[in-house]
Amino acid sequence: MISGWEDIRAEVLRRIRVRDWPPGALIPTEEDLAAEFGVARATVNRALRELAGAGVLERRRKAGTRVAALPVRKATLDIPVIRQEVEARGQVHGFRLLERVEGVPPVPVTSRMGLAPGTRILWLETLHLADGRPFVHEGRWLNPAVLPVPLPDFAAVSANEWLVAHVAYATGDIAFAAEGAGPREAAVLGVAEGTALFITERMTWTAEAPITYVRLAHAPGYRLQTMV
Amino acid sequence: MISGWEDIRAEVLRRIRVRDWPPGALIPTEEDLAAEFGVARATVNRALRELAGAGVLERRRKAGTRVAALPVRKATLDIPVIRQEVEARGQVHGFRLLERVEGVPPVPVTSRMGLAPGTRILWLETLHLADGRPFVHEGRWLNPAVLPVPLPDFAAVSANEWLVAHVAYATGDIAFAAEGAGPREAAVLGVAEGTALFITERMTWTAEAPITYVRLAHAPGYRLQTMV
DNA sequence: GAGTGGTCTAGACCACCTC
DNA sequence: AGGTGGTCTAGACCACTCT
Repeated sequence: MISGWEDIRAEVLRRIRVRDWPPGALIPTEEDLAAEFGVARATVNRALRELAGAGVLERRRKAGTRVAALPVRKATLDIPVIRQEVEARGQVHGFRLLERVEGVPPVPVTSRMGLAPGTRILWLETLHLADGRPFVHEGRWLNPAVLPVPLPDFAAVSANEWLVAHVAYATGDIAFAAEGAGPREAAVLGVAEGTALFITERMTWTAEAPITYVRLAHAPGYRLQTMV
Repeated sequence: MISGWEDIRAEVLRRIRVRDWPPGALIPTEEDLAAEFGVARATVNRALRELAGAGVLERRRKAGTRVAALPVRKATLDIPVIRQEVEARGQVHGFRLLERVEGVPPVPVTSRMGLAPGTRILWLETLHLADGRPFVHEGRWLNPAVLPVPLPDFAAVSANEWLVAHVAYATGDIAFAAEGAGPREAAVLGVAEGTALFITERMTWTAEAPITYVRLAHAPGYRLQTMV
């Protein structure tokens, strides 16, 4: 018996999978489906909206709803705070603040953060540990102009967690890449120079000003996993 | 004037950002908010549901709705077909089938695909090109038992696109990692052995049986980007 | 112009969970 | 046990866009 919107989503997916509704095909209107399943149109709408959000369907007013021909698989990643990530593995998280200075970031960073050249901001270098072993090397530029004062002792509080709790976050973007370990990363993570490292870069903004730019270099073996 | 669910979502976000509702705080019930904004409860529900899906709010029946204390940033990645990815950069996509044989995959692959040891399946090795230059090295194990016959000439049709069009896709998972280039990848991509490569691994299933396992080794410089 | 999806309403019942 | 979110309904109007 088909009743809830999840049932309807499942049934629509089934028909797509058995090629009842092949890729590119137009499927019945919400009204027709509502009549067929004996539910309200809003219920069908909810189911179809979810599938469209997942990239399985493409919907346009008047044009109707089609099965996506080349479905863009949308993968959802959870980007947790590092401490949670370590603890989720059943390991103990720790970190050491390696450096804290004020200075002018290199040009690529100033331009990506949209800062005037020569602006002095805060640099934090941190090594995160899992069960005492190097897990992630974190390099972070922080824009003190948008931070509440007084700043904490970042040797005691992880910058990430302090920011989450004290700064009104707005938007940002994340990028992933692979790079060979530089001399500094190699030394801190205890690997050979040039070792392939998984890199995460994050940029965070308030409505107007940049808050922080972070580069994480993960120890070898790190995998970012997702379910589709 | 606040009316639609997007307005309500924006207003709730604003109150969170200005710390009207700080992290961890309980916010008013749907009913209260509906009364305040002068809309139906379903409209408030829609707005709050979206925010909960984005990881900004945490909702539990009876317990109410809280501002997430450590917001798990949910990043959504679009995983397009390689051809679309190349064309989106304004480059011309091409590919060369390097090898097509039947054989027994190595143990890690059989176990991850859940195949009986010794099962012979299809192996395809493909090099994808962007403007004629190496873009991605693709190694793919295909389970012919679940594929429609006849199989196409994979030298003419990209395996990925043929699968999308002809096989009822079901579920799968994706993983990302960084690895040093092996001898084969180095030769095919034209880089030195050990060069850091961005690796994508995908496993796809029907309801019961494994369809395909793919390992993509991206040429240096590849970045996976997302907006939060 | 007209058909389709997008959204909203007012009310209702239910499932779940904390108290 | 009662409050809260989760969902459904029947109807309505609107926005978009294809023809």
